[in-house]
This record gives sequence, C-alpha cells and structure tokens, in this order.
Amino acid sequence: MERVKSLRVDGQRNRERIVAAASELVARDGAQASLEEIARRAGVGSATLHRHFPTRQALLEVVFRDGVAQLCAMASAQPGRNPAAELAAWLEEVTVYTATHRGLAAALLAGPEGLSPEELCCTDMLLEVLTGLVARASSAGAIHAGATAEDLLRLANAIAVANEQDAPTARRVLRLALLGIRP
Amino acid sequence: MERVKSLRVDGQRNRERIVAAASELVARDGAQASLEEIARRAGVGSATLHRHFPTRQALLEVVFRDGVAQLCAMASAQPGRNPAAELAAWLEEVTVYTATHRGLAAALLAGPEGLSPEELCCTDMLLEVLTGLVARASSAGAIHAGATAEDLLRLANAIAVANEQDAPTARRVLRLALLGIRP
DNA sequence: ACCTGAACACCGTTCAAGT
DNA sequence: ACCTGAACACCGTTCAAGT
Repeated sequence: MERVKSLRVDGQRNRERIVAAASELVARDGAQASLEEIARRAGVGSATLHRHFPTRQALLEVVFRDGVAQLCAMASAQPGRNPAAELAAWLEEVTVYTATHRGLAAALLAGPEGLSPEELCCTDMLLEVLTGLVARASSAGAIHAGATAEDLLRLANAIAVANEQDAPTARRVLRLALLGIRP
Repeated sequence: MERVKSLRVDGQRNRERIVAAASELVARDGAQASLEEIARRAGVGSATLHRHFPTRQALLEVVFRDGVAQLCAMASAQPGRNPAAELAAWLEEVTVYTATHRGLAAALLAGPEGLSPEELCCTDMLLEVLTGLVARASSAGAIHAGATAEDLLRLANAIAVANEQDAPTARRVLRLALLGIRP
C-alpha cells in the first residue's frame, strides 16, 4: 500500500480507509460496487471519496495495483525454458487471476481515466512484462508475427471479463485461443 | 417483429412501442440504457414495461432477436467450401455484428433470464448454427477436438463485449484467437 | 386484463458551510 | 487544506387505485 506524501495525516488515513473498504466491496459486488456504500463503510462522506478518487476507475486502479504488481513479478521469477510456453503460462496465470478477482477485468478494459498521471496503471504494468515475453518468443521464432502484446492482453482481458467468477472456463477458453482451431 | 396473440390490442401496441424505444436507446447507450427512459419514450408507465418484460435481459433478447436470426440465416446461405474456413468466416461475421450492435454482447453473456420459456433465446439460435458448422469441420478433420461450439461462442462473445464499438479490433483479435500463436 | 401514477429505497455528483 | 452534510437529479421495483 503506497503513501501519498503530499497529504495531511487525516487525508492520508481517509485515503487508506477508502481503498480498504473498496477492496472488500468490489470483491463482493464487482466493478459496479456502490461508491456511496464504500464511503459509508470507510466512515467518510461521499464528497471525500470523490476528492481522493475523481473517477471510479482511479479507485479501481489503486485497489488492484498491488495484486497486478505481484503478477508481474511472477513472470521474471520463472525459469527460462521454451519462450512460447513461458508466454502462454504467464498469460494463463494473468487470465485466471483476473477472472478470479471481481472487477479487475472491467477495470483493465475501462482504462485508467482519472488516475494521477505519474502513477503507473495496471494495464501498463502488464503490457511491459508481456512485451518482453512476446519479444523473446518472437525472436526465437516460437510465435507468429500477428501475435502482438497489445492484442494478446486484449484477448486475455476479454476472456476474463466474460468469465468472471469462472476460472476453469476462462483458462480453458484462453488455451483454445492460444492454440487456435486447426488440428 | 413477432406478435403475441394472447395480448389485448392495447397491450400489443404497448409492447411494440416498448421494443422500438428500447432498440433506439440501447443502440445509443448500450445494455445499461435506462428502463425509465425507455418507458418514457414509449409513452407508457414504467410498471407497464416491467409487466411486459420482467427483466432487462428479457427485453434485450427481444430487441436483438431479429438481427440474430438474420445472422443465423446467412450461415446456411454460404457456399460449402472448406468447412474450417466457413466456420471461421461465420464466427467472424457474428463477432463483428455483435461488436457493432451495442448491448448485444452483454445480452448474450447475461443469458435469457426472464424470457418466456417457449421463445428461443439468441444464444440458442447461434449455438444451433455453430454446432452444425463445428460438426462438419470436425468430421472433415479440419479442426481439433478441443474446439467446441460452446467455447467458440464464448470466445466470440468475450471478444465482442470487450471491443464494443470497435469492429476492426474485434475482428483482428478473433482471427488471432482462431489462428493461435504458433508460427 | 391491463394500465397508471405514486411511493420506496436507493444511486452519483456537486457545493456551501464548517474546522 | 481538508472534511461534512445537504441538495440535486436521477435510478429500478412495486403496489394500490383506476378503466
């Protein structure tokens, strides 16, 4: 959980409470969780929530940032075997994680609107890792040229958002998509 | 536009007006279009809308039924060339159509809850066609066994819902998914 | 049988007033 | 600087009263 130095102590504490309350309620209700209820549970006025997070997406980005960072760290920690298999395995982990954590896929699709520009958004973190994996696999001739990092992330996000709360299906459909339909 | 014989003439007319208003507003605002506003534009009370369509999904199903039926008709009208290419081409058309018509992908993912059971829902119409195409391609050995009609529709819907209003991207990502990542 | 309008319990956003 | 509570303009759902 990061600090925002420029805030007064009470502002700092409110911000942390809002993020904690949002984490609980987004996990329960998904990306559409009531902002009113989040403010209520955090013990702040609704106007305070809006000052700290000008848009719903800005709040969601902060809620999910730590988890996504962990996911990104897992990629580099993997052994360097077949680069196409490595790419596929990490994309599968991302898809399962995203399908499992309610609201995350929707947040990734909606983009980081309203996030303060110096902060790295979740999509950018994922894209950075994925670009590296795609480059390695590509220069090893292990994937074809049409498979870009951007489209692969779009594909994974699409499958996750359509299969929120159903990780086995999300994983199976992603595998199908990475494999294609030819025999 | 189908008739519902069991309705009084005024009920019949109200139902048609509701569907017409819903078509306009869903095209403009997507699947989350305000039911209140739909009722207002149709010139009926909101309670009347709820009586005719107990859930939002039931209304969406009726709004999109004709278009989906046309899509299904196009499949059988195609020449019988390479069965895998035929399957891919139709799935691409479905994806582009779904990505282009706001609210349709969300309606397909949400399912037909609240629709009167004797009516065929959009998903069932699409699955029937797709099952035929998959069977033909499969028995010709043109696709692998893991590619089921259900998962392929899930895949197409996922890509469409994540790329609503961006048909070129939806088409490109679907092609990537049908091709896979291998060189 | 079917419709209407009002009632109920919610929303998100903004703004004046406070400390 | 930051917070609060109230105000505003919306929602979806349900129900008593009408024709």
